[in-house]
Amino acid sequence: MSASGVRARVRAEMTEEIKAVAKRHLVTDGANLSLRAVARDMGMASSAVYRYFASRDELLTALIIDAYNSVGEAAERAAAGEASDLERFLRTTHAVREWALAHPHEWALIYGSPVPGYEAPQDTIGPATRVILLIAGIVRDAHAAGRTAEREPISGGYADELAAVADQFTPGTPPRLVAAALSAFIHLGGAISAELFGQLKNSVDHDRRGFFDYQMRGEADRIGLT
Amino acid sequence: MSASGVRARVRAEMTEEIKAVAKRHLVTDGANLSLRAVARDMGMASSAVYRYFASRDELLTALIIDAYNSVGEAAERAAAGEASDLERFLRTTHAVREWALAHPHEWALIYGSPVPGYEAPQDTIGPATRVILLIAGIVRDAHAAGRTAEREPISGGYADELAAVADQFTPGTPPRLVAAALSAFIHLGGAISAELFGQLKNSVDHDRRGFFDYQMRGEADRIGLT
DNA sequence: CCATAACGAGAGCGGTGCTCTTGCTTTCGA
DNA sequence: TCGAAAGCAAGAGCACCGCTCTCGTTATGG
Repeated sequence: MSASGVRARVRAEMTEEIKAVAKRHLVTDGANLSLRAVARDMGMASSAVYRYFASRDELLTALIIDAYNSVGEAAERAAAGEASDLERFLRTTHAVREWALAHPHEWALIYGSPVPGYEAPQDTIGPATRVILLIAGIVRDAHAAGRTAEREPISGGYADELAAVADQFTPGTPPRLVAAALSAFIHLGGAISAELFGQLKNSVDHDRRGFFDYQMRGEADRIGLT
Repeated sequence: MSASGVRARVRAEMTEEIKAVAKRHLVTDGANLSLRAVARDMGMASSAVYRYFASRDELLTALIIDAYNSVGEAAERAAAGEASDLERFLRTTHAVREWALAHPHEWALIYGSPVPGYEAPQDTIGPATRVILLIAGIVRDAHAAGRTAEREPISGGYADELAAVADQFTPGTPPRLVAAALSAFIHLGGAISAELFGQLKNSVDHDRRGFFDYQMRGEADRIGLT
């Protein structure tokens, strides 16, 4: 048991080290990282890596899960502590942006174009929801405390669909607020991707933080946060 | 002259055919298209393709430029004709979305994560600005005709930067409106990418058009279009 | 103690981007 | 008009890739 524990521990360490080396390669090579190259960096044969990850896609999946958890954790850390609703929302979204600036290739991995043949397995959907659930939570709390401004409600098929989602994650929150929260999340991703993927070049080159802040304050205003 | 014109014409046709085959491969293989595969499809040696494109990246650049022009043209077609400002804005943005749904991999090519080693050459920036300039034009026209609602102006470094950009492309438009136009464009890209890249899975599965429409009407409202 | 399972290394398969050389054809200028 | 020059296609080849298979070795557990 303790002996087999050694085996298991070594294996876990090996797995972690492969992921660490792969992340380092991600910085320079982007999404098309080479399994052979990480094997070389670790001083082992490329075929040996397959003892730990069945395929390159599986290694990518592990990195994707780590990335989701990393950005989720950064956001949750920023959201903690006492602050107004607006302040918490801004802190959270800015934390996501700063994480993305610090880990651009990992951002691309989770929010950029999907790898062609790659299909995200079920394991990723949990970690993937951390940020949106955090934002939805801020909105839910503000609403529950009666601190969200009045806006005209929305209706239609989209609203019904949102109401169903709300029932599952943030019961009691009206569709219009869920829609605003999702809108903020979408805008958040769009703004960060635009900045990281070079869409802002030659238009917003100096005050990109101000650019982002403007977008997020607009979304906060739509939600009705103060 | 006319003889050499034959040469040039054949060369142009060959170039176009390579691009066409590459686009077909893009549909199935995504961004990692194989130059050898397109060469095989054309019944020629892979080395012969290098007579027309110096590298795979150069072929990708050609596809990127075509994609920018394609989506720009679709948007411009939708924006043409008589309609209210709001209607023109909605038609335009929906046209972009529909183009993206019809050409998901080309969308990923231009608005998704950039290819790691790839640096977009100067040739792409012109075509890349067609959509944002179109949206900015709608906003400018509405403002010039006095049809935009009053909103509080913005200031700060970001506003100054936007004013400089506005001077170049849409002179006379106040920073606050340029900011709103850019915000709409960013939100547009974020919403489409989220839909195409699978971010909406398990939350918005039925009325995705309604989802998009909601986002865009929100942006139109921020601009003040009616 | 020993069968079994995990492990690492190496060879190999088919694929990739890209280069270089070799012939052939078309173009163009003296 | 004719020969040099340029364009073109093909093939071989290089180094790399993901992945599989085999083969010794080592650790594990009944």
